Amino acid sequence: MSNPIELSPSAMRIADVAQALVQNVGYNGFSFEHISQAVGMRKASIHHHFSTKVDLGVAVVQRYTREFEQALLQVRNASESAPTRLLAYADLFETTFKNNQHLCVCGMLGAESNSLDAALNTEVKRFFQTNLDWLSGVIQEGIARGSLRSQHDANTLAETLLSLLEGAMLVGRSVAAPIGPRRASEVFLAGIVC
Amino acid sequence: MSNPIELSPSAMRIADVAQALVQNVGYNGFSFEHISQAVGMRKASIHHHFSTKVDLGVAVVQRYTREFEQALLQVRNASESAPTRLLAYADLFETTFKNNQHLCVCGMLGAESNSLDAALNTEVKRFFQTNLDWLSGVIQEGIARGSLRSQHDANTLAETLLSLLEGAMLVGRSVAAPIGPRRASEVFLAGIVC
DNA sequence: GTCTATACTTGGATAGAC
DNA sequence: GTCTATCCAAGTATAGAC
Repeated sequence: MSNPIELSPSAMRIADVAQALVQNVGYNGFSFEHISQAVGMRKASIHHHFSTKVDLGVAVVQRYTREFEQALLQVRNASESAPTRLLAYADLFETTFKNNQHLCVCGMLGAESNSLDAALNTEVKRFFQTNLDWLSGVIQEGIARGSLRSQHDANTLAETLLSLLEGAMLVGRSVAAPIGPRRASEVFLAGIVC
Repeated sequence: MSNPIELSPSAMRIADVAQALVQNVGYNGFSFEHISQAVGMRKASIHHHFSTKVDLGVAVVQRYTREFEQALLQVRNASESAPTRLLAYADLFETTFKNNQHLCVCGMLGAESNSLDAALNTEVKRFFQTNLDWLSGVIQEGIARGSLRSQHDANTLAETLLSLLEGAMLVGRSVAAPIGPRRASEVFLAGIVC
């Protein structure tokens, strides 16, 4: 279920709108009525494609994670050194945030996690673990090759960077001229690049 | 309005429960009914103390910000150097997070900000600005005294650290053994302490 | 696949007795 | 200050026609 190929055009439009709503107002901040209006369909029609709100949320996160995984592969291929890769990674978040100050889907759901269905939290954890694993790998390689240096291990640095990216988007929503996730990453990386 | 001295004992209990709910499930994740059950009072009685949910939310944030300001004064007085002060500051968030993985009140509300009443967002922005101003001052002083060093200015470093702290709590909710805001700060500060 | 209609529940808020 | 009772709107979900 929720294989991207299996999503009909209507289901895709619904998922698009639902994702934007999650990134904008959060899972608890939107209803089927909001989707209905944005997509030009009645509430009952939404239920035809996603029987429950949880189903819709799970589909959105799974698709989001899949697309993120594709981006991770591209970042690895397009750049050589660890610092360059990490900045390209930060730009994924920068692009998201520049789009109407959207938060990361899983950043938003992570904040709301204590009020979400277990099925949703499972997907959110998977997203974060995937990102932490990828970051740890890139950082570990950077340390081994001498482009990065720190007294802390790769896993710790990975979680620190991911936390910084998510937090920069969150805080950025409430300050007048936010530095944004890209620049925040530059500040952090300045302390560990060689 | 919302002066702490003016809060009756019942209003205090309601505000306590409301704050914990915000930090746990978010503003959009709780209702007057939840408060009613936790505090052992009927919904109508809650409305007697806070006429609307927005009023209650504003009172919670204002009180939270005031208490945070007190803590900032104490941190300044209790520690000398900028690095020590910043770690003591990080411990404010560490303590919050260790309490049942509670998020910062304004971290949560910041995530939800696009669905909140303007009166609430005003208070959230004030909280962040207060923290950024305090951090910038401490960092600026640290740079001037030679205990901190960076190619970035104090304001940028302040927003980076605050973002990291908020993000560490958010991400920490979705990982098995989170490093937490305190340790995340240590990782970042390692790159700018002399 | 989409619609109308509707059932059922919850949420925010008010009136008025005690 | 707290209660019961109630209103109205919104939210999730289903039934059944087209």
